[in-house]
Amino acid sequence: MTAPRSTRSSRNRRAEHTADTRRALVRAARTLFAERGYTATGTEDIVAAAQVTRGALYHHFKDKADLFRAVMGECAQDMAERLVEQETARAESESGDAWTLLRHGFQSFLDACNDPDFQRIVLVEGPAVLGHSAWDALVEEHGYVLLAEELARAIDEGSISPMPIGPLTRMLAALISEASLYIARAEDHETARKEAGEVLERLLTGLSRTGA
Amino acid sequence: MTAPRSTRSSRNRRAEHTADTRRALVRAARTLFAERGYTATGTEDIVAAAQVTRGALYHHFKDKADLFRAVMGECAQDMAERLVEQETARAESESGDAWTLLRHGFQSFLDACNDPDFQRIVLVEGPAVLGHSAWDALVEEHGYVLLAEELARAIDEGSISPMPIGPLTRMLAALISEASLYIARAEDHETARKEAGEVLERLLTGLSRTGA
DNA sequence: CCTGTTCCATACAGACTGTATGTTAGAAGA
DNA sequence: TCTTCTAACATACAGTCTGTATGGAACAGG
Repeated sequence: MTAPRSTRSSRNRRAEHTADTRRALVRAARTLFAERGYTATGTEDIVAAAQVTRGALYHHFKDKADLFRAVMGECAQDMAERLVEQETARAESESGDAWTLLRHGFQSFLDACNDPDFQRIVLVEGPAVLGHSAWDALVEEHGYVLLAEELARAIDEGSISPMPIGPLTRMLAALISEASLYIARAEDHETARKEAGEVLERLLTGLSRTGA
Repeated sequence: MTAPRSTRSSRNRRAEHTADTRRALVRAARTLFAERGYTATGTEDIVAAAQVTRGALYHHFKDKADLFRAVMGECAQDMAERLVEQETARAESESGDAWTLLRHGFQSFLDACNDPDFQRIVLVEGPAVLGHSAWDALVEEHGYVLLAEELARAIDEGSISPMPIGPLTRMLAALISEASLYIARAEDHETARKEAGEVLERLLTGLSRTGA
């Protein structure tokens, strides 16, 4: 079951090394894709930043789009983790009713989306680079599940009226995404954040069962 | 003031011919961009479909992205015209209150967005190809104005509560865009249309001043 | 010690974009 | 009418980028 110490250590070192180069590639690609976009970033730029050669890139990834998929997956993963973290923290501290909890959740979701990497890579480049089916699969895997189950719970608890979860999830995510992009590109982020939050609040009241 | 007949006719023929080649390029590019996307479509493919050479393309347009801008402008223009048409028709036939008129307007907006060219070129490829500022300028010019002034009117008339127009317009447009994409990619378009419409209705009720 | 595999570097071929140059048809003036 | 000039293309070329094929070095296993 256990290999000799030296062998295992060596194995680990080797495996760790290859994992390192892979991480370096993803990290470099993430920075460059977020800065200049997908097509404006050459594979040569990426491997230069990662301090490897193109051979390493095409050893670890099928092609450039495959590398992008890994990068976008990482972005989505980071976002999902951040959201879970925030949500648990909120669930502990606040103890309002389910409805206000949900509303506050959306507001902090909006704040979390205010991240340049996420916006550029996941929201802007993603759909065009991967095509809608692959993009959707990635988002389904990482991001939507959270939102969807939270909405399902809200419906079960009766805080919002029964509605088809699928389109509701997609449309709310798009709503918040667009709001975050609006805030990011506004000259005055402060007021933009306030206004977008207000509009979001108003729209969400339409979902409430009580109507308030 | 008026040039000689022969000269003018000749001029017109010539001008018309050059306009023809330009239109042919835009038309061919529009079809191919909508089918295969921007990067997957080579300039050679475009000029072959338009039955000209690459020289003509680079005579009329600065580069490939410039051609795309023209294509997307045409798509947005078509959409805007369709919306105006529908709206005037609805204003004549129906004569409900401003609130129901607005709601119906959004539903038909949703139906109008169900167009493959529009979805792929304007909603998916546009932001990635042109970058967000140029994309926003185009949409601002063609599409948002309509929606924005209709919303402003609704606020003036008191059918929806006062709200910042800027983010409201963007977010509602994004909402409808996402809904149209959701419908387009669903297996069962019928039920998807119904469900998305229902969610849209619920969200819109949040805007209503009366809350109904 | 020998062999096979993993991991990566280098070299190469194909495609694509943009530009520079050539060419033709029509407009304009004398 | 003749010349000239310019718009509207066509063609040829150069640079860049992606993906692949080849080669080698390190390491694990027998």
